[in-house]
Amino acid sequence: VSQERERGDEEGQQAGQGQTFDWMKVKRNPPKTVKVSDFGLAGAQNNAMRTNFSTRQLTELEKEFHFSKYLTRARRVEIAATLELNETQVKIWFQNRRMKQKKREREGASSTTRSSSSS
Amino acid sequence: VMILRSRFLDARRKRRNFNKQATEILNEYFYSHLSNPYPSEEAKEELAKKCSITVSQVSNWFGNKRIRYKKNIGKFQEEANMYAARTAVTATSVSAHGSQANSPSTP
DNA sequence: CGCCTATGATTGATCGGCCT
DNA sequence: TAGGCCGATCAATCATAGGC
Repeated sequence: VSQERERGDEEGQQAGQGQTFDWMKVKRNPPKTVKVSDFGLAGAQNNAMRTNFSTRQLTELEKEFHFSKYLTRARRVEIAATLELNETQVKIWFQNRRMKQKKREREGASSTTRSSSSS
Repeated sequence: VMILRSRFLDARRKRRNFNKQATEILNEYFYSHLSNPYPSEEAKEELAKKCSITVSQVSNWFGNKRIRYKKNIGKFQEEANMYAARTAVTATSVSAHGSQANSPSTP
């Protein structure tokens, strides 16, 4: 199941040996963390880099997550306001957190299957 | 930022490099599928088993490999040629259109 | 021993697909 | 049509391992 579609244009280029395949050309759009610029305004959504959550924010988010794995609109707004984050960031954090937990469960669960040591 | 990287939590990052043989297997798969180095879940499980590592580690390895490879293709050219020679399995899973003209790459 | 590069893991955020 | 979630991936960074 392959994904990654190249919206690009260009045609395929074959540089002899080190061929350049589509996956090598994939570029992600820069984050949009709506960072209200200092000035105000005007549609200046600048860039946005990977936000680094503070320990306080992470602690709160973890607490909320423990309370409920899913957010309601109301709670999302509330948390975003309290932690000074965008609703989107809170939403994404929960999403990633759920995936993280799932991953952890998947790895720690089958620990019973030790079994056979083939050595 | 002092960055309270009190990430003591990161103690888990006591990583350990993989065996040479595991790396060998991963690289072999990577370069033999250079046109689309995205192993399926099943393939990841198989690789994980062969390498004696977890599926997540296989995913991490491919993720890092892909990013680092495209970041500096030249740096891997040598390695690429080496593995390309060992395995010439042009695995093309999803090829709808034709145009898969392989280049001899053997001047 | 310090310095620098290679490498495994983490994570905020994106992409495409699916669902409601 | 718009918004949320999932699963996979990206991309930047962290922290350590390894070579000199």
